Amino acid sequence: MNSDKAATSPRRDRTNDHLKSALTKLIKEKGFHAVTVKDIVDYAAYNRSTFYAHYQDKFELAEDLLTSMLHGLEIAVGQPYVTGQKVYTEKLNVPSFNIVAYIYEHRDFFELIKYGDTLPGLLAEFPQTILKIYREQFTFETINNIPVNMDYFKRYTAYGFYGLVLNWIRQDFKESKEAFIHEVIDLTKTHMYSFKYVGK
Amino acid sequence: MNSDKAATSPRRDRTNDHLKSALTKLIKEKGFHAVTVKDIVDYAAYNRSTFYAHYQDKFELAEDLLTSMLHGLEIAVGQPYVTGQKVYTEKLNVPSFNIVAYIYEHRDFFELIKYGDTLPGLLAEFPQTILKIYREQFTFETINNIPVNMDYFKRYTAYGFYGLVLNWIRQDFKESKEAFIHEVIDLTKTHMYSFKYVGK
DNA sequence: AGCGAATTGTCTACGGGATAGACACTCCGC
DNA sequence: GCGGAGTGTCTATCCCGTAGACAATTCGCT
Repeated sequence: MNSDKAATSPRRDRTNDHLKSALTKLIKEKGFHAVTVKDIVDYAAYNRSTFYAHYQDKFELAEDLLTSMLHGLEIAVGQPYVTGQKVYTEKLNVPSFNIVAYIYEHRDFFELIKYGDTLPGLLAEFPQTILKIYREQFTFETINNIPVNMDYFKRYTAYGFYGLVLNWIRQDFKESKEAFIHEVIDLTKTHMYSFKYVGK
Repeated sequence: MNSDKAATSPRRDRTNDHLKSALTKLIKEKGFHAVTVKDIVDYAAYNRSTFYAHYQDKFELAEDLLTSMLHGLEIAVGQPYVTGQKVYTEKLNVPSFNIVAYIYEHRDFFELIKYGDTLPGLLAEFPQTILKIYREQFTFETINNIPVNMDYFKRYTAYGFYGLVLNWIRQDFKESKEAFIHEVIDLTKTHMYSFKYVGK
């Protein structure tokens, strides 16, 4: 059973990462459709054969880039919280809000939303992933327990947050990470009393 | 004679580049003295053995990083000019000033000057390299051919330029690259009539 | 439309670089 | 003076990246 060629290894992962970085950079330079496989391997300093040993074409690479980053976002979100423990928005602070930290740390990638001819699927799947996180990983409590359709509430707050993030990125992170988080926290407090992290 | 192990190859160069990037990033995070070889290989996703196959220790890596970047600066400077052709400062424009473009493109590296515990030798050798470029690659003509000790003139203008660059970097490139170049050009015009690029 | 250049996708054989692991040693915090 | 972490060196193994060829397709240009 160990005769299978390993689908993953430190070396393969590393090479994949470098190819992804190259694609990110090149999309910004010339737009996704204009990027060729040759561009990618030239920039990342690999052989063209190597590329095809990892991906079928640039679309598969693009898909891997997108899903890996959005998956990373899903994983990173819950880290500050204890499962099942209620968090009062009144006491929210910067360190407990590392979904923003993740986006900021990977701003090289998320900046791609600013570009017209950009990573396929990014504009659609980025907000959907935020919604997915709200749906699967959290439960919310409205202020004074005002009854509400929770599915709508999650959609509303998720896309509201997305809108703020989009603006933050489009303004080249002019606002500091901390200042931005405070903005988000302030807005959260206006309609949310507490939330729980319910699992990855 | 070809039995020598190649000191350079695309693969080796690429690995070296990644180790250099890792060191750059880690210096910003924890300061040069606190960076360990283990930190570097962990961050760059290499094996520790690989590091020692490329460098003796982190100091040799640091030296390679420094010299390669400053050498790149030397090479990049002359590119816009034709050897021996006189350039009138009155007609200087942005595209002819790509020493600044080089620094900006590699701002990840040059930002290191902002850090206290930073790359050894950087603070000393960066301005020296600028002076070296002025000395070896250019000849200058003062306005109205006012006589001057040319060695002093080069030192004066080189360090003047260095001062401006330092400030630009320390202010996080707040000024746009183009705006900054215009500043430099304006100042150049105050005391320089023309210059020649005399060789690589 | 039609030519030549560039890119693509696939394949092969080769070898060099990356790997894991062990070892003795130094250094430092507790 | 103990334990943990990092260092520098060394092995043996082998996987991944390499160069190169190939036909097919697309692109840029007139």
